[in-house]
Amino acid sequence: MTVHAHPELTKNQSLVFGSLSDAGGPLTAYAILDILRENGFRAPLQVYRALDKLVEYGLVHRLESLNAFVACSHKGCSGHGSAAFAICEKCGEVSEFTPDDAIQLLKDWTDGKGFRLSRTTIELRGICRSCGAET
Amino acid sequence: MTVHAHPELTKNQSLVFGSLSDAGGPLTAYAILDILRENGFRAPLQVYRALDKLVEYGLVHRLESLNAFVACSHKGCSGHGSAAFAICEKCGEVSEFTPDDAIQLLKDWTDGKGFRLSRTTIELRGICRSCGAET
DNA sequence: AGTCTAAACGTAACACTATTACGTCAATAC
DNA sequence: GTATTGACGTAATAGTGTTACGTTTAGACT
Ligand SMILES: [Zn+2]
Ligand SMILES: [Zn+2]
Ligand SMILES: [Zn+2]
Ligand SMILES: [Zn+2]
Repeated sequence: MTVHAHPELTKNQSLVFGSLSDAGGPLTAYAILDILRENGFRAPLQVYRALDKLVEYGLVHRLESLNAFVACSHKGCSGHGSAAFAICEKCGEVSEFTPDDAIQLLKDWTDGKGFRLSRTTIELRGICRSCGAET
Repeated sequence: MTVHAHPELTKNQSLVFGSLSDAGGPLTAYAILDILRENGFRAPLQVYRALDKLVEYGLVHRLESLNAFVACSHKGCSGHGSAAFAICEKCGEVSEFTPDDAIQLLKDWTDGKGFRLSRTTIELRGICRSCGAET
């Protein structure tokens, strides 16, 4: 597996990426803004601009169904096929994985339709093992 | 294929479903509201409440990556596995399909993790055949 | 050095998406 | 009749994301 190179992060990008890494789970842009106010952040655009770059570099993923962002679990996803996410609706835990076989089947479908695939969003909702074991 | 039963639609639900069917593509909740103002709609909640039910009945799908809603292409998706969507980023066309094989592979992964899957979101972004053929 | 350019940044204002809160109404159940 | 339920109407508010505009920073080139 090759990890694609990306430019050094700017100060704002590092702060945003750091907040996501520390969180160990998804954060909304406004939650990141609140965390980084003590570092001088004042406006949402500072967060969104950093997130745009981090997503572009493959260091962060956007979770569409949560309107939130999460640090990549693989030190950058650029090197392999797209990622998928299992999201526990009880505790909020997010597990990232890379279902290359399933994505290939989806790609077979798009290829058959002449659809040029550029990005996949796969988000699974449910109850994780530890939450399902309770009571 | 069996189509699951659902209650008769209320007036508001029928209006919202009708606007989505007529559109032949995705609409945001506020776009629906604007369309239905001439039918007496005044507030977003009237749209959101109807959409909640229509989604529950499987007549309408929510496209997470567009914050929009689209009428189901299969007269109700309750009868089969979850749906997937190919969304053209140029013309906005949305194609619904049901990749049962890919979803089964995803389910295999969640089963292995003890994750109880309740809902899948699969949205593919790219360029459709007719848009890709241009120039 | 001086100039040019591109990328990142700061700030304010705004637009879009979704929910909470509270009251009303109609249909059904007891 | 009264209680329960579900749908509805309206206003206010909360949450998410973008546009607009000007400034700063870091390199590239004379
Ligand atoms: Zn990743
Ligand atoms: Zn959980
Ligand atoms: Zn469907
Ligand atoms: Zn197209």
